[in-house]
Amino acid sequence: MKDMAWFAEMEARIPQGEVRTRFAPSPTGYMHVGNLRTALYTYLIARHYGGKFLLRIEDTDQGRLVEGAVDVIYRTMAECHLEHDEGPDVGGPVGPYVQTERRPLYKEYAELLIRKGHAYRCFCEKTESEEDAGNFDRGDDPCRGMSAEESERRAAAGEPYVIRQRIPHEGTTTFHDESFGDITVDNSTLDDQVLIKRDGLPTYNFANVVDDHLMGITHVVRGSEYLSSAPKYNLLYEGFGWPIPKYVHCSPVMRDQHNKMSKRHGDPSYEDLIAQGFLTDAVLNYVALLGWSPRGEQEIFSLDELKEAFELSGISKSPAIFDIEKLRYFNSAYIRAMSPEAFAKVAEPYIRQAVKNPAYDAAAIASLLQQRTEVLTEIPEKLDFFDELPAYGTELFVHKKSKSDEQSSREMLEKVIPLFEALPAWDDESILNVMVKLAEELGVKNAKVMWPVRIAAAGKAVTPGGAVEICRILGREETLRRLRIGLEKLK
RNA sequence: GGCCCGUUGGUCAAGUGGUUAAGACACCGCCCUUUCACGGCGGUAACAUGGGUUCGAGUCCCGUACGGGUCACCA
Repeated sequence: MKDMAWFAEMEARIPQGEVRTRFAPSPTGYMHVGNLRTALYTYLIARHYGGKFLLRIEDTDQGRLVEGAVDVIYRTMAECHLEHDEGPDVGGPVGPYVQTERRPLYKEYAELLIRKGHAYRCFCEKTESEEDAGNFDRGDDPCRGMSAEESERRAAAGEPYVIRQRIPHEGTTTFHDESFGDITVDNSTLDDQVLIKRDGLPTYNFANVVDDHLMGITHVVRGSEYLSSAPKYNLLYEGFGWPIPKYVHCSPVMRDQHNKMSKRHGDPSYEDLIAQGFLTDAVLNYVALLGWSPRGEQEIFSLDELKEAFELSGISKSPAIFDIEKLRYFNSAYIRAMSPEAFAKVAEPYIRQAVKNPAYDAAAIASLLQQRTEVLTEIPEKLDFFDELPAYGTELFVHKKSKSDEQSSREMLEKVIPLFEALPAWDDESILNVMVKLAEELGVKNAKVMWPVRIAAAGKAVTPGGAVEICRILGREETLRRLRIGLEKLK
């Protein structure tokens, strides 16, 4: 048992006078969307108020440990630019930041709480029946009324025990949540929860309170599933005589009306979304708006803008259903807003999946794609006509709006081919002009000339870019080859 | 079952006693247009329900329904 000087020393380490938040994931090897959102909100609160953001790894559940899981956390946080000021990797004044390394602390604090009268040792045998019965009244626990002497004696004798929180039988407890407001419950509905397990390790709830206090956390951000244990947290803080942090409970991100997003249901994690062709910034932006709304009508926010705009009052209480359609919209908006160079860079690998021929310029293709791409993974299927002219039927030449049919298409191709052959330069302007001029001479819509050219060049009805761009990228030789093939089909 | 929380269009949501109940996605229509997109314009569509309080209620109170959470020596 540590003396009061030790506890005082621990207190002295706690930074004062700044907002401090923490993201405290369990390393499960999987960053699901709800988690990411919690991390983001936690980060934004710290940044908005000019405070510190810490990362704490809650790895007490050794049974659930997954190899490499901690790396997933670091990688995701870094990719999302949610930089932490303190954590296992960067250190800080209130370490260690990994819960398993903090193990010795919890017992000391539990003992302290016993001395303060807000906890007691329970020597009862653990029985299964009382768990499923659900009506076991903890208030009746015989150990609750045990004298301090007997408790000490039996503990010293090596009898196994757990340490339970002593919750008053009477009265009510009120706590305040930043988004839910004041919530009051009868203490009689609270049970004397276990703080330290028989194996000497803390329960999650107890470790959290101790860690959050010792790390100087001012805003406790977490899922709303902890709302009903908040009164017990309050009682713990009060029992210790510690200041009560602000609570920010976030409602879950749902997959549908009834179920949370979950790996079990096959819902995408952050990494899955990236693999599906979504951009980190778009995911972050969308997720920020799932359960939080800004004051104005702006929807597109950079991370810096979010730091500025994020206010606790905008957090909503009800669960939000994850809508991949809207995420797609955000993604396309982000893609469109990129510089052509930046887009070409992220698009290139996807372009090269479909277009192996190095003669076709990836950046040029990217420029066709930028306004027409929602998710990166849909890029290859749009480009399947470059390397190889697809097999197609002459019905593609029929198009009402451009007044094209097989006969007119044949005529146009016959006229265009020699003009293309004679073109002094092979660039957008030249290609366009020659077709426009032809249409003019013939007294027909531009489309009547261009439709068959594009169909013959691409061999498919829908393409990114029009006749001009496609011909230019294909190059004169390949374009002419394809137009001749088209013409043959029409003969 | 007890306790706690929630409920505005299909979805995200604004709204803090007086509004024609915003906006966005999706959907539909029109325009632009060398396909498809982009863009522009317009449209369909909502306060779970019943009682109160009030001159007046999406906004306040109570009940009901529905949904969620929680009641572990899991986190």
